[in-house]
Amino acid sequence: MKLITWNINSVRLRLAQLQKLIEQTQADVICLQEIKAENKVFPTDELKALGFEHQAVRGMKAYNGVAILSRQPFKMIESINFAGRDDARHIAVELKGGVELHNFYVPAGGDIPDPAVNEKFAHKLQFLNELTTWSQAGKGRSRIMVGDLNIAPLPDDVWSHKQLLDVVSHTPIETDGLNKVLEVGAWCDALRQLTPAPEKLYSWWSYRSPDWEKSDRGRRLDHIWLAEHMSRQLQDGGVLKDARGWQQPSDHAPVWVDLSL
DNA sequence: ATGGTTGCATGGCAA
Repeated sequence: MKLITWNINSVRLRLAQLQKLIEQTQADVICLQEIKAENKVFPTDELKALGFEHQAVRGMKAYNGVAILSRQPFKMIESINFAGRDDARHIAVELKGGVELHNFYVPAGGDIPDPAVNEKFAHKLQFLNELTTWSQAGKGRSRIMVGDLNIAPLPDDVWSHKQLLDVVSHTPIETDGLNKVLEVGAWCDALRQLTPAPEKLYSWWSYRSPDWEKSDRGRRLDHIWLAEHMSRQLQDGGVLKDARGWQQPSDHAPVWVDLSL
């Protein structure tokens, strides 16, 4: 099974790029974040025509929003509200064989890494705390966790560890917090299993760079984690960096794995 | 130190 996670940054604006991704990868399951669309305007029929008959969508107007597309049927699992908000940041399904697939869009957290003065950073930290509890509670289950976690946990997940230590997405409180989520839930970081540090690995490059590829100031914000006991089912994977260079790209590149499920 | 770009929705916020 080829599984992809992608922060698409508007599913309606980037439907053509999603089609290109499908045609190039022949993915079986696609998890999207930041669809920025209510369910009623989600391109359900277009995606069915592309082979994704089965869709789980949790959208909202203008912001956030997550979806899971699949060629094969799945069962819905209850989606969770974190940090007391119904803001479309989690959706989950059960795939064949009873494997749970959880798709997350963790809050970005604003610009100032101080919860006392930045409510958005406080929200991110609360989300992370509740994610830790959730992660621990489900330890041992057959589950996959993907999404835009908006944290680059390792020094080699950013272009400059030193220069980003006080930049939201790579501050110690965030990286320690995400590493704790990984640890207490007994997860395997699939992309780092395949491409161990210290090799640099990024999935996001800012729109604000005049030449994203040349400056290559990336961060690894998008992740695929497998329950540790499933790690031997990991066959292959990587970051589809090419997609960042497509016409009218998302600022995130898709991340993929091949699993023997 | 600052500003740089994009999407939604059509002003300004979020990223």
